[in-house]
Amino acid sequence: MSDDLRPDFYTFPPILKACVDFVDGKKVHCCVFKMGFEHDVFVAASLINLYSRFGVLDVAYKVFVDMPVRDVGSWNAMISGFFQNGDAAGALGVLNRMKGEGVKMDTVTVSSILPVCAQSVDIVNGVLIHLYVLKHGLDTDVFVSNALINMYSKFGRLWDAQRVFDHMEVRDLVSWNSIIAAYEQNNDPNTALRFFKGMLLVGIQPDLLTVVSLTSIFGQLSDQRVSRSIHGFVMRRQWIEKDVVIGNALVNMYAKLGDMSCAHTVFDQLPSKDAISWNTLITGYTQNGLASEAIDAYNMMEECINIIPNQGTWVSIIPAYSHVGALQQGMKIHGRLIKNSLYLDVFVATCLIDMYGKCGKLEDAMSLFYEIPRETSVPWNAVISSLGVHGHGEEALQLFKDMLAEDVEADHITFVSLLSACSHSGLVDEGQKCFDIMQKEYGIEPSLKHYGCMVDLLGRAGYLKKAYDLVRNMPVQPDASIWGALLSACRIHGNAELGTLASERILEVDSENVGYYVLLSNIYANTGKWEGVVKVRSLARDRGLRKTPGWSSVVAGSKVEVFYTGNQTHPKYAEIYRELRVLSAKMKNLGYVPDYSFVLQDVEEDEKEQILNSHSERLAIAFGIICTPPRSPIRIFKNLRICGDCHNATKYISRITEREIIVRDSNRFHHFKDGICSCGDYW
DNA sequence: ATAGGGTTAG
Repeated sequence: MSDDLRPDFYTFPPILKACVDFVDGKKVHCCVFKMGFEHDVFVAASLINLYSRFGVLDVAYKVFVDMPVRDVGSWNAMISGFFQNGDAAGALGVLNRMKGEGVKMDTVTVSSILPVCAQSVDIVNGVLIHLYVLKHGLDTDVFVSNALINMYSKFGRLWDAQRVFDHMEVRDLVSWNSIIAAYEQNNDPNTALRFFKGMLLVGIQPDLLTVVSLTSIFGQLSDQRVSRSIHGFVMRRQWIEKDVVIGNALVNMYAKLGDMSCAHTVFDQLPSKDAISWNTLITGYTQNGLASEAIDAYNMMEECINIIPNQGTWVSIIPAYSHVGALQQGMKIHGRLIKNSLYLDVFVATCLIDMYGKCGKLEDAMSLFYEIPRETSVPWNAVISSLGVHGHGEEALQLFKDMLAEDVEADHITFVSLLSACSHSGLVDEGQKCFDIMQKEYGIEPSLKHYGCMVDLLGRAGYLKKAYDLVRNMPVQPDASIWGALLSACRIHGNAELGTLASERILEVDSENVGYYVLLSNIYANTGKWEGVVKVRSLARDRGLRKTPGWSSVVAGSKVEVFYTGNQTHPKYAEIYRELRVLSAKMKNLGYVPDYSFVLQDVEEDEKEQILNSHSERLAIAFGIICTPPRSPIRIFKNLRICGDCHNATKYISRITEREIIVRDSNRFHHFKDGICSCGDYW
């Protein structure tokens, strides 16, 4: 090799930058070392970057500390090295030492450190850096402005993000992607869409990341047609092969649209799946109410040895376990997480609190709550809601006070938890006060959920007129669940006139949901208007709707047994009915009188008693009595609300059998013990 | 004269 072709200082940085293979990179490093170029600031920065990219941060750091002279580029390389390897604190530490040595930040420093501030939610530092940028005139740099937009977006400060965007003289693809993602991620899909159109208008072509935002935008807008065309666009460009991110975004989009069959198809066709692909699928199933599919998917994920479950996996699978009451499996996850301390993660812990609450283990929910950090509303909301479904309204209110005393800011979800807790305990005045505080002191506009809780609260307590007025004066259009709450209150209080009136509206809003036809026919049946029952039933039949079958499950040993109403095919069928007959006689001796108003069929009295005796919750309780040791507690799950007569009967059964009977229905918990229920017969 | 360190994601 002749002298003028020998590599020099300028040769190595581009080569190191181009290394996609770590082994090659190390060979180049050897070469650099032999030629004595290691301490050149350009070469060293490239080496730091190389080792950081391959996750070998200790070697990167060694190159850095061994440098006899460092310029701002050396510091920048080290800062981004720490951040690329997930060490935000390390990155900030390097920045502080750099400041200590009197080195001034440049545009590269700023654009490396702003994502660090965003990730560690360090708003103060972020704003200080923005001021520094303005003072030193760094705001003309596109990278800096883009990083500012992203940071403000992560803090939810859209107005600041928008202002940075507006002041930019030159905008590139990343600027547009950032402002689109800002609005998309802060739940404003319409504004995000306007920016997307603006981007096309100035002639910038969307890239893969633009389309990732688009999938989320149209998922949020539940626009089936455009969503499917985005899928087509991605397929035509073969972007699924290019990056797993876009495939995961499509799975998520279909899940948001409620189309889990398409979501699964896209998932199956992904050329490579990462943990996030699995998490997205599991979350989709859970959020669409398909808990057992979610559990199946999770079990399949566990079979893949190259996929390691992470925080996202836990927050997707634990709610599925809560939904079906799979306490054992949930506890198994908890045990596994104690080993790596991930149970202290606020989001994972909140799922566990919710799981314990929903599975009847209120004490475990409470003790976990006091173990974890609680500076944000997230775990508070879960524990308040747990107290609520267990009927401890007063304690829920106390926890809200504690929360304020600890300076934790309440949000709209806190008030959903509080209002529903009040409604489960019949705390009408307290509930109304919370509803007031929410609007006046917190400036939170009540959502449909808040109105639903209030209607439930007022209606169940018997203030039907008040509830009806609230619905009529709502500034937003009431949905089917609001009308449903009103209808259900009418049923409890036997108000057929109002019931048939809050019913026409409900069938307008949601004529597909059978539950409302059932409620309406209950109202007619309870007031003896059999012609009304016939009318509603034929209407439901004409529209091809079938009643959701009522089922209850009970744990016996390690097995979960499920009973449907009127089930006569169970192997222990004869024993169960014999047990129920024996119980019935004992109950009547103690003063139990069957309440036939819960029987919807127009039949003779002895047949009505038979119908009450075949309700799924009774079958499950009888099975529990037969198959578990005497005096051990029985835990029941019911998909619908417990029937009033069964509620009364269970009180007697708990006394006769000297057992604690815990029933979780679709609404809340009932603890039966010594002939009384924790709900005080209010639910 | 030629080189390095930077911003967006499900």
